[in-house]
Amino acid sequence: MPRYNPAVIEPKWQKYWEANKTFKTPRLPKGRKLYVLDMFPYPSGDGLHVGHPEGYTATDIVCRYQRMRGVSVMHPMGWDAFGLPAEQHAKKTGTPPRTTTEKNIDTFRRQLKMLGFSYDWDRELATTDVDYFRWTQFIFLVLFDTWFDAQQQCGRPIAELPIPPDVTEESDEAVERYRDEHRLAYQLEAPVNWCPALGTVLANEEVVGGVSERGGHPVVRIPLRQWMLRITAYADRLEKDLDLLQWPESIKLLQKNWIGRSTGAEVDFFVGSFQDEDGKPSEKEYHGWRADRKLGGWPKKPGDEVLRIYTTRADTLFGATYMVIAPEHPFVERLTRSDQAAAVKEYCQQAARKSDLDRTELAKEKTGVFTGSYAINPVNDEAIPIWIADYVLISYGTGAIMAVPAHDTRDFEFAKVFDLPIIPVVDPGKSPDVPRDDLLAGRVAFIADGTAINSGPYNGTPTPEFKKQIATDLSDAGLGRSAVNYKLRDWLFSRQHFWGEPFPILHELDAEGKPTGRLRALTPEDLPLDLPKKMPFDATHDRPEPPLGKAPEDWLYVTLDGKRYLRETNTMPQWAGSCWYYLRFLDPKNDQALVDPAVEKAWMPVDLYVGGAEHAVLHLLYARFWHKVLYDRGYVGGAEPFMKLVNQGMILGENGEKMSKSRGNVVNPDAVVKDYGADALRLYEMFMGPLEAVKPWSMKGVNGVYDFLGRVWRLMIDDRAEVMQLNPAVKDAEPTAEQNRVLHKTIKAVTQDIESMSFNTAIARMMEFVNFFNKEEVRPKGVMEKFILLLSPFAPHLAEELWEALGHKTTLAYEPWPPFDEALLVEDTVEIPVQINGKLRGKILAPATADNAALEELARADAKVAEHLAGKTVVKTVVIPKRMVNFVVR
RNA sequence: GCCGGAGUGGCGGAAUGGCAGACGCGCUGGACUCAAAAUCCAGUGUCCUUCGGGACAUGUGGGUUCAACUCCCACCUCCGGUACCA
Repeated sequence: MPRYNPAVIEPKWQKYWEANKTFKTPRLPKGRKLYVLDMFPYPSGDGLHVGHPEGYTATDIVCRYQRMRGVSVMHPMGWDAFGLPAEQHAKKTGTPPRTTTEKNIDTFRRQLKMLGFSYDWDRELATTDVDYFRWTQFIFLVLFDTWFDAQQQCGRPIAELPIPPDVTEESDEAVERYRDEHRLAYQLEAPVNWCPALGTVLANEEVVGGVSERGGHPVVRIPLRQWMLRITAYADRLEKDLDLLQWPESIKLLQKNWIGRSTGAEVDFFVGSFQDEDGKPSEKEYHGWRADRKLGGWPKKPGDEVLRIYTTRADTLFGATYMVIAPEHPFVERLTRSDQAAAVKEYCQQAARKSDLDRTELAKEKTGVFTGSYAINPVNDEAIPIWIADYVLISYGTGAIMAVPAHDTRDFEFAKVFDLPIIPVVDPGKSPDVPRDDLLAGRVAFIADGTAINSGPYNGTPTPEFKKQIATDLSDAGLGRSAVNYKLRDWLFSRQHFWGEPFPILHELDAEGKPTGRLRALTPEDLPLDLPKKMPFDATHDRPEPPLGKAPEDWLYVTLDGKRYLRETNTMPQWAGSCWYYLRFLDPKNDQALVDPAVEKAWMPVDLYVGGAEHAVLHLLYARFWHKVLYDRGYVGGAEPFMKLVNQGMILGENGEKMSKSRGNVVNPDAVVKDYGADALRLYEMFMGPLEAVKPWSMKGVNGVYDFLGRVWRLMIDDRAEVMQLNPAVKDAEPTAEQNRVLHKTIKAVTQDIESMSFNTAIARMMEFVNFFNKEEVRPKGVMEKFILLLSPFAPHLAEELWEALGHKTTLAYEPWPPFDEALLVEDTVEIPVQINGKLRGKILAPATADNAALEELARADAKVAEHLAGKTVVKTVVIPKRMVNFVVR
């Protein structure tokens, strides 16, 4: 009668844990602490996906295990709840995003509770909670109030920013402007996707092939005022501090490459204040400039008379045969000669129309246009033509390059298209895999190191030395200097959405209601700034502005100290809320601070952070950046938030393809729990394979672990009885030596496997235990109890039920984890393989204590081995005690 | 193109220098049963076999070693990330 029935026991124990607050975490840890964090989910309308419980089960096992080891465990859960879908739903149906979001959260919470995770639910939070985003806004104010001191490599209060005397003298407004230019949060005009037909600004993913995803209306890119965060200031620290972290090396490398630090040189090419008929700068003016530079040195900001470029290959300066500037470069107009004006204008307009995507997609064929002007190469005084091409990006380096077609593949392709000269200046040397003759003839590009040729006084210098030498020489002449660049860009921090955190910023208005350009930040006391309660979600706009531009006037306009202000109408991106949630979990109800510093110091950093690899770069980089700013400004005690990181692998559908609605291979956790129970789902997700691996789902596999749980049940419970009673084999008896050995072997393996997060093999070892004890007529109660404890982190409901059946009155969640006794593991007799020339020929039984000579003797005595040895000469014998014997024969 | 990860039975996977295929799925046979379900037991890499055993086998080719899935070199395939970053 009492069959294993998860549908009954799982809700029973979930209620017990909830009623008894079994997993409530104290405000401060008692003894050793462990902070185990899951990447919190975005509560989508589709509900939980089987990918979610994968990482969540892994962390839950670690937490339950560590609690049994007496560790104070912090294990919270919450919701990354801002997001576009709720807003799109609002546009369609008029349902406020908050309503949709709360409904979705309810579904997610129910589903997670159904899986029996040991979260401290009292710490639950959502990024959309006003009490939460109050502090997100607070952190924005900190960013706004911080500038980066490059000397000290540290963020400091804006009030401490040294103001140059000429700025102070100019006006108070100039000082304000100077400060605004140096804040970590600053404004910039950046292109957005404006769809006039829909009257709205679209996110990149809402634009497909140049038209809106919804309705297929044309989309244009036009500049709009945006908020940026100066993450590039922290690039060096974000790169260096990776060394402190126990993250997978591949993820560290990913971040390193994303930051993309490169070292090289900036060099000024003279273009002159006016040009001769032929577009070339006047020689006289050039020489005057050289003399000035020699005396005055390198200016921090280049004047109009030079084109400043960045290169990592200053050693190839003699091979520069032309220059390229980006279509958006400020010099485009100045450098364009009248006869080229029409062509240049046409080209730049075309480039502006292309989205970033188009620009990379059409990257196959190089395009460009000649400006008609020339610059002078400072190393050989030669005038070289200046071109405009979109293969040079305005956002990297100085937006201008010297082109060395012989030693750069992109420059080479461009030179081929426009028939520009190619001068080799690096000799690769004679190596069979380098087409040296083709290079010297200008038929291929060679980008590696070599020895300088065609480089005047530098001929014969190896590339690395050349780089150092020329940097010094250029610096002495005031023509260049060493420089560092990053691929990492500043973070575009504003979105044109309603459903996001409003910025705590006001724009001052003049008498006519026009913005004066002056900003006013709200004070922390003014927070939270909530979204407007009443909002026309379906409003269309006749000019590109965020949805909040149509917010009710009583929200939009503010009068303070007799001045009228317009609220910032952009909102923050979804990343904002997830950048610091791990701090708020520690002190979720605090209304005085984002987190109590004492609590923060006691629990941080996160010891284990588990989530999908899709967040390997952006989320983790953004969160690390915020954490460093908070550290610099004294809000947190450490420089890094996440000490150890593990990425769980994706779970594929049964057909081995990515799970998706359109492929029809989505597995719903509700259905799995209904048919097999939460313990089976948890166990299967861990049994599928290594946590980090990508692996396909199998319902038959779920059934397999379900059968295992049923065997565990029958191991201890009499399922033929009418009432709940123990299997008669379970007795108060002393275990035999063999039973003890099996038990302790299992304890050892499971313990070590949990420590190394090899959950699949831990489960395999428990299966072996059950297979063994199933055959035992007597199953000592003490052994069964220890096994239940081992199983409990994996299948907590079943374990609690069996624990109770064995007569315990309280939860096993804090029972001491069973220790293993190494002495009990030792076997008297071991089976040892015997090899001849590395091939297995026999097996011998030997005392575990047998020495090498004894083992060799036993091996020779084995009939099969003797047969193989007959008539051969043993050249060498290798004996590894307790492992194997190998005879090398001739 | 560049960077990263992975290739082992019919399938998911185990073994990180020492008996390849633990554990599970599937399959085959058996027990129980009037029968079925459930459960339990046994077998299960491929080929050859005189039924003793033998040969081959961890993507491919080479190397190091008494011994290689494991270490080294070259290559192939698949997956993920990234994309003109000077």
